[in-house]
Amino acid sequence: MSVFAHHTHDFASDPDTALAAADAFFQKTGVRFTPLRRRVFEIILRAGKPIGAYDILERLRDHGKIAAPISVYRVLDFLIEQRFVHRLATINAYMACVTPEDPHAAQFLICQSCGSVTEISDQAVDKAIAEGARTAGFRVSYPLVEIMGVCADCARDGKA
Amino acid sequence: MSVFAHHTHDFASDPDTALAAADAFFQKTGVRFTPLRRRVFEIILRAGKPIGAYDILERLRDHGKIAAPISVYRVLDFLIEQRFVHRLATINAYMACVTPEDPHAAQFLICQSCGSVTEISDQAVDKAIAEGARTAGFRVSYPLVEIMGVCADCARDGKA
DNA sequence: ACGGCATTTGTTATATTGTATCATGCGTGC
DNA sequence: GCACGCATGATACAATATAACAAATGCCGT
Repeated sequence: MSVFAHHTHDFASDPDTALAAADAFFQKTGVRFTPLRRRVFEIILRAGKPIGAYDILERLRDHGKIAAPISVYRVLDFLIEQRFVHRLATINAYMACVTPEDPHAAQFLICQSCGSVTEISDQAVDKAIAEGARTAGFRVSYPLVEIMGVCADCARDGKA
Repeated sequence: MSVFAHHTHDFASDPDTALAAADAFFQKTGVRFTPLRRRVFEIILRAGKPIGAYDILERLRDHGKIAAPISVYRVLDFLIEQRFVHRLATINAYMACVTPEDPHAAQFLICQSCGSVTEISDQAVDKAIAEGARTAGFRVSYPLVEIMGVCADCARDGKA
């Protein structure tokens, strides 16, 4: 059995707390958490699930902000760099990191039926990947694990 | 240490053998391996590294074939379905599977310096993922593992 | 406060990747 | 041969992401 931490995205379910934590973090590090960056992060948090770049753009505009795609992508790059946001390559979407201040390798369980995504942090997976890469002489910068399948809820309801 | 199989893409390095094997496989299964499908697979094999859909399209046209993007994507879907080709979501590229007839979970080591991709098949990673997903009640259909980093060659040459 | 510098954002245009839709071809089996 | 199903063609378009340069904004030393 694996050393296994299972987050059901409690962090993201309370955007205000997450935002306050981000404010504190950036205050501490001195990195600039500009209004635009903060708003984009808030949009991602409030989405509560993975959201596309153009959806973010649309919501920015709803708030009276005129913005171009590039603005969103720049902010996304920043937030990913700062480890507050993950990019899900398989579905071209972005979601808030569950535990941004605790550096960790994350794995994502993506439900093909309902579209929900659960972030897990399984150290066994992490370790196995590190070991496998090391054997190949490969220096890992970012291990991406996106597991497509059917979540427990959908499996139970027979949706897939 | 992990149970570790390391393929340096020997399969793809001999396109003719791979094509012959594919011919035999489809002959056996009765699934239609049409000229278009065969040609696309050959293009991917001869590329020897991940190749984009539009690059495939271009090479089809080089061979006097007039084709639209959709044709390429349809064939790619087919080849992926048949497990002869992998899609690399992080870099939007496609590559020939090392051992198509042996169902396996694959992991990819993607070098950010030279762009090379090595397919490995580490059972420890595979097992850890299966176990982690099971704990979450998640039924896996396709586990995607794409590890970004720097390959041994580039690390040695100090390219990154 | 001011000027110079770096970082961030705006603006415009474009590149890249992937699909929808309907028509046509083409082989297989009756 | 012809009806059916699958594969491909043709046309148009959607979705995702980046390039290049200009303007603004904050930071820091003086």
